[in-house]
Amino acid sequence: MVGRMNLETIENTEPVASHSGDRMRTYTIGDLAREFGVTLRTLRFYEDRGLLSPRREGLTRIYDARDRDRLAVILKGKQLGFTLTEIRTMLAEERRPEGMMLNLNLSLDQIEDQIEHLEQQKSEIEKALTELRSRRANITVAA
Amino acid sequence: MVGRMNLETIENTEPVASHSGDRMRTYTIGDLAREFGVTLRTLRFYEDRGLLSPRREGLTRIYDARDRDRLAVILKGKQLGFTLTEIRTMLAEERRPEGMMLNLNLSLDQIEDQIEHLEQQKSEIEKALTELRSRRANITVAA
DNA sequence: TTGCTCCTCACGTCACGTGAGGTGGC
DNA sequence: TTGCTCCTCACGTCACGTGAGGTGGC
Repeated sequence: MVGRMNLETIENTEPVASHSGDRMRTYTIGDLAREFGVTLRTLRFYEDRGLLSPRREGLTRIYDARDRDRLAVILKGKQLGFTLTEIRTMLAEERRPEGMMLNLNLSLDQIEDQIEHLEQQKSEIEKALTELRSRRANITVAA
Repeated sequence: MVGRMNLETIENTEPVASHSGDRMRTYTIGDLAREFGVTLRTLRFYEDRGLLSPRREGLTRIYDARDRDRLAVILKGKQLGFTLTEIRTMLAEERRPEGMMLNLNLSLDQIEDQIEHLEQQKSEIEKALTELRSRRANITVAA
């Protein structure tokens, strides 16, 4: 109605990446976005925050297998509820002994703090759910 | 080290408010902040977003019983996971029939959407907790 | 004078979303 | 020419946090 939009959308097509470990493969930003279900903006943002640093061909970003591994780890860190700053530190502290799988270097303390944190959140959500269900019951009865 | 700080902190003293319903009582911003465990900034912010509108004495905010009721409802809305914009709408739609307790006007749809939303979040947190506990177990064993 | 409580800007934070305006190769 | 994918700013969003600088009354 107001003219064209300029959204850099990612269509939900099938992942293209060959998981059959050819470690020579490279990826465009669109490839990784599709594969991991994030936006282009997200990948550029992670680069800006120092979490990724793909090589460039001109202005265009070219990601390799190592970048892709890092992205997987970053998203795993997010899923566990860590901030990007924390994740960056964990990735930096990572001593990778020769071909070992990249992973988050979580200390026992970090793990336990995070468990406590998430349990807290979970209990708040449960309280809210209890109240909402009770309100729903009231409405349903009244109707 | 770098000089004084200018933090508007609220000491954690006992609530002062007399819950013994004298509806004539007024409150300073500090009174309400202490009673509800929020910062002054939060109360000013809610005002800026149109959720509260205390009267003024000069520049100083004076809250009455009605403001205090609204604040309680706002915080309840937050606890249920609604945004300030949503809460403002619910408060606005509120038809208050003569001395009825102020509350959030939640439609069945809103309640069910929110329940679904929170269940989603809860399940993500549970996934994260499962993984964190598993990592903790590995560390504990290795140590 | 010190201390307390109140005030108004206004920039910062977190993790991006959104849009404008432009490029390059099929 | 159209369509697609890529790019760089740069402002917007959410709910405040944080700090500077100042006021008024005990």
